[in-house]
Amino acid sequence: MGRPPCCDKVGVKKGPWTPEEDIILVSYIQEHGPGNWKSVPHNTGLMRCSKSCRLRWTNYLRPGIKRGNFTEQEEKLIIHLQALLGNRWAAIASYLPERTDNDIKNYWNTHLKKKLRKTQSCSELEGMNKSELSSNSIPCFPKDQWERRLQTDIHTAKLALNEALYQEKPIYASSTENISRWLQGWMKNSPSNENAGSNSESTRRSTDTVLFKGLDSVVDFEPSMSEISDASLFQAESKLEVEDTVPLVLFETWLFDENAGQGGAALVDMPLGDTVELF
DNA sequence: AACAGTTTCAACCGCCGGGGA
DNA sequence: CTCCCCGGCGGTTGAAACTGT
Repeated sequence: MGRPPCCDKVGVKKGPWTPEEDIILVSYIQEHGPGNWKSVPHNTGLMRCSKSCRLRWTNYLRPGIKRGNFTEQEEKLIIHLQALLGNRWAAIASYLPERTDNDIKNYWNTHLKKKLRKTQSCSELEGMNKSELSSNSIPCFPKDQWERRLQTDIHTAKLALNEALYQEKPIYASSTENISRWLQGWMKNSPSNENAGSNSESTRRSTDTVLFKGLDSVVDFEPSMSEISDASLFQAESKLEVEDTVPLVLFETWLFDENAGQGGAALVDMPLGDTVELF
C-alpha cells in the first residue's frame, strides 16, 4: 500500500474555495489566530483538510498580501535571490513580506524564466550548475588587480549603500524599518552623534562604507550571477554589533574572498545578531 | 461566433524535518 | 532511540481565462 493520505479523503472537499468558506475560515482565524490547523476543519465545520485551510490562509486570505503587478524592483530582487538561493521560494518570499512563496514561484515559472531566456541564452543559464557558475562567471584576477578594480568600483557600492542607509531608500521593500533600527544602533555607538539626522552628519558619513561578516554566500553581478562560498572581508576597521531585532539585511556591496583570491559585487545575507564592520 | 491552443495561478500532492510522546 | 503527528516546502496539476485563427 502507498503512503496514507494527509487527511481523511472521504467527505473532504477539493477545488476552489467559495466566498462562504473564506468567510468561515477568516472569522475563525480572527477569533483564534492562525495555527493548530488540524483542529480548524473540525471546529469550523469546513469540509476541507487542514493543509488546504492553512494554504488558503497563507497564500490568499492572510492580511497584507499583495497580489499581481510585480514591480521592476521586485522582479530584480527575485532574480537575484533565485540565483543566490535556488528554488527556495519560502526563503525568497521572506525578503518580500507582501508576497507569498506560491506567488513568487508562479511568477518565476510563468514570467521571469521567459524573460531571462530572452536576455540570456537559456541553455547557458539552465545547463550550468552552481559550481560551474562560480568558476565560469567570477572574474578571476590576482589580488593586486582586484584591488585596482575595487578602487574604481567601490564607488558604485558606496552609492548603493548610502542610498539605502542615509536616504532611506531600502533595497528591498520592507527594509526601511530594519535599516533605521540598525542605524540607531550605529549612531548610538559612534562618536559625535548629536546631528545624526542632519545634512552635515550625512555628508560626513557618506564617506563610510559598510561590509558584513558571517556571509552565507556572495553573488557576483557581472557579467552574470554566481557564488563565492565562505567569502571573507577584504578590508575592515571599526566594529559594531547589529541589534538582535534586525532579521535579515540585503545589500549590494563589494567583497573579497581571500580563500579564492577573488572579489566581486555581493548580495549579502546577514543573519541575526551578526557583526558589521566599517572601513 | 466557435473552436483550438496557450497561459496563468490556485490548489493539490508527496516528501521532509522538528518536536513531543 | 524510535515512532508518530503536524506544519512547511517545492513540484506539479488542471480548471479558468486569455489569445489567435
